[in-house]
Amino acid sequence: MRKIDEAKRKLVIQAVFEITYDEGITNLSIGKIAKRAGVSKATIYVYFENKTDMLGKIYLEVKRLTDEGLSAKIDSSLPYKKRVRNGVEHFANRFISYPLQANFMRAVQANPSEVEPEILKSSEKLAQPIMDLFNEGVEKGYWITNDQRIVISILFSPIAQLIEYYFKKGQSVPEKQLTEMLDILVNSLVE
Amino acid sequence: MRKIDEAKRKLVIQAVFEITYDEGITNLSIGKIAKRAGVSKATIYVYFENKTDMLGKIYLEVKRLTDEGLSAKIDSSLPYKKRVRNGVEHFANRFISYPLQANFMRAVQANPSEVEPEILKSSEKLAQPIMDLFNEGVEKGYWITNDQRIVISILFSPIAQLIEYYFKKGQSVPEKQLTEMLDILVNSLVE
Amino acid sequence: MRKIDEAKRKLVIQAVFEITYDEGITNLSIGKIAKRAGVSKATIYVYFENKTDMLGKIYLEVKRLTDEGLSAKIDSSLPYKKRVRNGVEHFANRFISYPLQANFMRAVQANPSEVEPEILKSSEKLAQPIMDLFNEGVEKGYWITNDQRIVISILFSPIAQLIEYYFKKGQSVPEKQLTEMLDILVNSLVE
Amino acid sequence: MRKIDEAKRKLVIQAVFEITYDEGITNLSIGKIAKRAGVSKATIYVYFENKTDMLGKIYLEVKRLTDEGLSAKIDSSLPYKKRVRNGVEHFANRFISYPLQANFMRAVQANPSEVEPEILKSSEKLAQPIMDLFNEGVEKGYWITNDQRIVISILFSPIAQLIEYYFKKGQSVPEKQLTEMLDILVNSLVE
DNA sequence: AATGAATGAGAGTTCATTCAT
DNA sequence: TATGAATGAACTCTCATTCAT
Repeated sequence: MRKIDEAKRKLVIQAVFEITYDEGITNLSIGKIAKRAGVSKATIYVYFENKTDMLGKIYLEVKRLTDEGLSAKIDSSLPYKKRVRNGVEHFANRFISYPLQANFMRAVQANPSEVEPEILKSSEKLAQPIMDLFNEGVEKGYWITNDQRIVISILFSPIAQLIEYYFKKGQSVPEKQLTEMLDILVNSLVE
Repeated sequence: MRKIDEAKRKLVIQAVFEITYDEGITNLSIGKIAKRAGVSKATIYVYFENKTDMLGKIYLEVKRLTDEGLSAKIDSSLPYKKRVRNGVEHFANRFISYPLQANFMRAVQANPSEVEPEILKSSEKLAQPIMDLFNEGVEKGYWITNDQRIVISILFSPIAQLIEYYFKKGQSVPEKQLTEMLDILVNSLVE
Repeated sequence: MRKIDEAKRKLVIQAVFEITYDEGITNLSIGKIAKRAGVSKATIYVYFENKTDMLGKIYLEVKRLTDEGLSAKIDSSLPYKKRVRNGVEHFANRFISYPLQANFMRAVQANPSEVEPEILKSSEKLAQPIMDLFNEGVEKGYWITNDQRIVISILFSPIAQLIEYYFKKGQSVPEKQLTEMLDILVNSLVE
Repeated sequence: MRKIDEAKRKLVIQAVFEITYDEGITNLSIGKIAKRAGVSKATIYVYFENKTDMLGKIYLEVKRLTDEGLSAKIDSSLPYKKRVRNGVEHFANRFISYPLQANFMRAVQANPSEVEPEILKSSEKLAQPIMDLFNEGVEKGYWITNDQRIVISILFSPIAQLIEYYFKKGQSVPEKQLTEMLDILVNSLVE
């Protein structure tokens, strides 16, 4: 009775990231993953129940990775505006640091039928610290609007879009451009 | 000789929109399209060369539909800020008016491997009026930044995201919320 | 009420010859024939009942073409050996003069399932003059063997094979080589 | 892990032979093969990359089968004429012993577009011993002609044609007839 | 645990043929 | 007569998954 080979599992996950980047999640098949990871197709079923389960589990791992360390960044000892800025910046930096993972995350979000609905739901909970931060600001009247959807959409979508744009070109976002956008976004929403 | 049954062709395209919405572009197959449209699989190949060609052609039709009438809306006789606001509003209204089409457009953009690269390229040209409007503002110093990518990302991504959010829930964006967001976005960028 | 367009029919038949040569009878489809002939697929069904009927009719036409003039060549006023030699030479020359047609003929003979069995049967009758010539020689004791199958196989197969060999290389049989082979064959069988 | 079921692979190959005989190589489809062999269509793709690869591999196996043992038959200790006769007889006997395989071989040769060109090329090398035998005879002045193509065509085509003729009628070549033809052919070419 | 073999279901596509004009 | 539209059947091939070792 052997233990699960963790290294092999990681090869599989890496293969998923790479194929999703190279060919799109549409062309992501078990056969291709196995070949790229250098394992047998059947081996993948040792680690995951099925394809949907696999994508869901990987998605959650990525989500955890991108959220990790967020709380520290929005530490309440800082001025409110700074905390918001730090929160957004955290995700920007994470996406830039883990481009393949971020790309996979976007692909799943754009094709939610690939994973179980509950996976997406549970993943939303990971953003709870950001929600708390928002609510705190609402109570204190820091926001230009009290509509959470508006704030979230404005704070994150443009950043994500910008990072994706450069990533697809095989480049990284210029530091200056990212800073400029962050400033504009935060200033437009927080007093 | 028989004339092309335009109604039948439209049924096919409608089926593409519906399946993409219901099951995702990942699960969009010729077989499903034919079944939903009530035609033979082979008939689809009368209208389109192959699946890639089909998605590309439909994508361009949708693009044309959403861009249609844009120029009139950003008529140069209006104040600059109003023109920008009208331009963004145009797309927002179009996406809301044609939710299935907008959803399909997003799906293709998120899975570009589904269509020929040149299709995406040629579709970008349709947005030229918006680019011209931006450049005009740059010359006249109306923008808070001269970085086109920043402006485009901020103006369109949050709107698109908001509309998609409600659409996925089977709802339409509340008028008030949309107006509020438009105001915030335009105000944050244009003097 | 128009008459059948004989020119169009010939274009179809020519297309059949060309495709059979370029891609093999295996890849001969109604669609390709129509495209190459510059007519509609449906038009082919004006001239022929179906694909099998078409191949059969064309086959018979080719057969007639290759046999045409045979009788004159084996005219009974000549010495017997000369008559045999002329008969074989006739086919050799015909195959060389009509290479595409000969190639089509071989293709059908090698794939008899493509035509109705009766077509093949009726086509055999066209070779009657040769049979008569053989039988005449049997009676007079001119042949080294009285086995008809042996004679026919030896007289025609090597010639056909040689011509095909050069044809496939895009060349014509060297005159001298053909003459040499004819001499050997006829000498080996006729006193 | 499971071992390849060699019996199953043989069933597939046998099905190919049978269908090619019953319906012609034109009507040989993966679906029919699978059904006749009693395996799944997908299983065939475990053994072969694709249809072309399959036909090519089977063709080479057959070629090897028919050539096997040739060298021993044309052993140099025998008189030259006997060696030639043995060589031709070898193929005749092989074709008679393996009629379905021989039929498949002919079908592929008549429809070379069904396999990769290199397959045909590499298969020609198997006939090298015969070429060597011919060349030896040329040097020693044993042949009536020094033209290789003529010799090969005369020695093999009539035999092949005769065997095919009887095979198509579901019969075997009468021993006496075959012997008679062999004698005529060899005598006509070798001193 | 790991994997090559095996497969039913379904993918996209082409086929010969008929329909409607 | 002539033909573009339309289609059911069949095509080759790939899929995610399970089997057997």
